[in-house]
Amino acid sequence: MNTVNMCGRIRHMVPGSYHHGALHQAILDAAIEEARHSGPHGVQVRALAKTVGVSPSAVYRHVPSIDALLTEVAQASRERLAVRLAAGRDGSRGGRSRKGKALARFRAIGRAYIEFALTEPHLFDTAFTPTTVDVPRPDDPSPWDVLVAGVRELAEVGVLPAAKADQATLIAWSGVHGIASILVRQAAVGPLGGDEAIDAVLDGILRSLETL
Amino acid sequence: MNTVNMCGRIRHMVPGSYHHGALHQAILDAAIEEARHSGPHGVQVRALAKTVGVSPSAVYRHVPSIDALLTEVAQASRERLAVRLAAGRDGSRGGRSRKGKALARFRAIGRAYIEFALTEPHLFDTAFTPTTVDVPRPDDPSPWDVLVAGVRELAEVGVLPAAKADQATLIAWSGVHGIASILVRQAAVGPLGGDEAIDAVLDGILRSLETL
DNA sequence: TGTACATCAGTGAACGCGCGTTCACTGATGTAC
DNA sequence: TGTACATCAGTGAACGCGCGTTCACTGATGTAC
Repeated sequence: MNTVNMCGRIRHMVPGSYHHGALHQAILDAAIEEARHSGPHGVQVRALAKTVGVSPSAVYRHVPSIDALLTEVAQASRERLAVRLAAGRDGSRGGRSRKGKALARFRAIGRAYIEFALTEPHLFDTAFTPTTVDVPRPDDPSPWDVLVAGVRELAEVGVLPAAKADQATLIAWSGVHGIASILVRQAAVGPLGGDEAIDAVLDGILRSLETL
Repeated sequence: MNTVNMCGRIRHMVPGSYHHGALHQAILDAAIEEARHSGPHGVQVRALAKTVGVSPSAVYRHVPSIDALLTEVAQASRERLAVRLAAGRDGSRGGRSRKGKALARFRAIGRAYIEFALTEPHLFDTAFTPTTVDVPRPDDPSPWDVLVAGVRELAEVGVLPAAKADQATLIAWSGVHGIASILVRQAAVGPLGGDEAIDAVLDGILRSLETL
């Protein structure tokens, strides 16, 4: 009965096209929400089926296995991270000169990376969880690409030589990923508070790029 | 029978003192070995009991719960890491001046950190796995302390002002932890190979400290 | 030195649980005539 | 426009598995007399 209503609702929502993907999307959304709250281990067939309002076996009409689903969730997490990075970059203020603007934008990317990890620790974990199933398509948008673009901007305004872009990207990625991983597990590091720690690392990265 | 022999062996090894801790140590050793091969999730009561040659329930004479054991294993992993860091530092060559020596020693610590992660990826994971049980004693030796000591050496030879030691430690820790985490999951990053990536990050960290 | 006893590290069977996954099925849906 | 049919997204019961943990017990050990 519950099911009857459910079916009716879904099928009316997507008339024609045989409703393909409607429940799949619902399952994926529920899985992402679960990962947000409990991390990759929270993504489980039975729990998802329950929250979506469907029997466990129905899930297998739309997902080949739990591992495949987790792979999708991990990718979605990375894409959310990428969106946040771009949003942070585009919302950045400060820097009147071209160079100043590029530096502010780059710093905002780093900040957004760390803040994503702190506000969505489980999703951050999920984004980089090792997965047994191959990803069918590249991340879109991709966090890595956002960072690469930021470094390119820095090179264009002369902060670093374009030939050193690869090293710069790696240094920045390592720094923010490192501090993010550390802060996610413990609020303070040594005698430094969280905000001080973030600034110290972001400053350190920029000094490192400027002297490349 | 197997058990009888086992018991006899253990008890002869530790006459008097009622054998306390002998099986505990064997379980812990087996758990660490399992973590080396399979990571934190590989630490399981039944499997450990089997490799130690004992029934699962016997484990509970020496360990309150699997979580408590995993906490011990994680700490042991961090302590192994610390030993490697110190060994790398003390085995470092290069640098005739005091300053050069300190820089070489510091770089060797960073290298050892990354190499530990690459040669013992699962133990590296285990070292920083979140644990539900409180750690009864501080890490000894502690990787963090090794790093702090390295930074102090750098300050003593004038690479950076002593007042900036906290920032320096955090920058270094973030950088090596970040690149280690990244390399553990994928062999190359962007167009850079593993060794190039390591050098780029270590160089970047040192430039960052020198300009503090 | 030999014997009775208390200690306690072991055994093995079972507990309850939750997991991913399968299978024969049902019944609502869209389509063809 | 109404009816018969093929499709396929659902159900629900069950599968086998492995997990951590408990419990009444056994039997080897070290100790006291």
